[in-house]
Amino acid sequence: MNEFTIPLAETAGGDSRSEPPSGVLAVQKNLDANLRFGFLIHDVSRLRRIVVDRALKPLGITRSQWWVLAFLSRRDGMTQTALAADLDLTKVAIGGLIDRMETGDFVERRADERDARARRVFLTRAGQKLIATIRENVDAVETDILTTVTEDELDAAARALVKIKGRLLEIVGGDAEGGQDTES
Amino acid sequence: MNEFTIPLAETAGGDSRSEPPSGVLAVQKNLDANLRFGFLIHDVSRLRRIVVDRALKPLGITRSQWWVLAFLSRRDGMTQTALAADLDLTKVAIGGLIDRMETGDFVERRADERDARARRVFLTRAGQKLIATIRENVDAVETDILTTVTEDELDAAARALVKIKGRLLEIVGGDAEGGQDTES
DNA sequence: ATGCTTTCGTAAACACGTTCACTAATAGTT
DNA sequence: AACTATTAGTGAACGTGTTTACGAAAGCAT
Repeated sequence: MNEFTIPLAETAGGDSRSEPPSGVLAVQKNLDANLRFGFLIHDVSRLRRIVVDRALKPLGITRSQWWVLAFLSRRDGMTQTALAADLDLTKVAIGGLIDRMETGDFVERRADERDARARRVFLTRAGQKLIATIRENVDAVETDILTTVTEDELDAAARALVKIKGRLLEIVGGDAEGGQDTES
Repeated sequence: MNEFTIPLAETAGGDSRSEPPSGVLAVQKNLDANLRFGFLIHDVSRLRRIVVDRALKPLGITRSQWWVLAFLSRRDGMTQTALAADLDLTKVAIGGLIDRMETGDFVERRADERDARARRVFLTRAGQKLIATIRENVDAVETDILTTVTEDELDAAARALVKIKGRLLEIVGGDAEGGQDTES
């Protein structure tokens, strides 16, 4: 779990002799800070994944599958396409996920009454039972992770992250559609 | 790109009638905030991945492969095991990655002189050339992503994230070894 | 020198995600 | 009604990661 994961080779031919041309140094410093921040986000996210995975593993389910259960717990019987939109996955990815979850008997597919193309996904009894258990474990982990920061620190970080996320959404740009509900 | 990805079904039977028992509410509120923060990190990291991937794609290389190039640019001729340690991947994962990168002619394997088991990974000319180009693109993207936050906001967020990362490393715990160098 | 153990890399089987191409059914247009 | 376009889901091929199991080479005993 390498804590210094920053592969910064010299960014070009920076021989540091001769006078530094105007504002280049400041820009360079900023860039390094930006890169470091990128690595930080990446690391935190990765470590969070590892920790949550570890908590989930003894329960016989994966993080992706748990995610599906969480959404179904809110709205049982979603179509695969709706699930894909909400989870930001492709329909193909959802298909395989549901395949495996069906094999594991957490979930079952039933044909839609009105639309012969659609297949709705429902929690099985086993799936429903799992949810409560998993939720407890995951909640405990989520809370534990943040024990070392105060509420103010968390707020500040969240504010910055929300701004960054906003910018990211801008960059990712106009190809984003909100997931439409298929029912009612 | 769903901006409200939070699948919070009722956490249990929370019917909100009857007097709230002592401090449970505060705890609940905290938990929600924690979960939200988890989602935020997750989202930001995922969006960053998407944006970087998009920048890399026209250059004919993937993020994972770029990561390997970045480490090799700092220290050419690493063994696969060293690479695995630095990148926090399994040796198997590195093996496959190097396979594909060798096919793409970014990199080549050469036998170690002293240790017949080890295979060292070297950048090809093509690989070396790619690095400068990619670095420019990635740097530009990294910088762009953070345009909307001030330096102070960034600092505050980084401080909190460092604390969180520290806690995560504690949780991940005693099984972490620092990557040892194989050479000299 | 002869073994026991560790280390380096690979192979197989799997989970998870992507893109591209496809079928089947619904919806919309003329 | 018939033609076209859109939508739901799958299949194939691939990239990326994991765990488990293994062979070959070092390393370290005694």
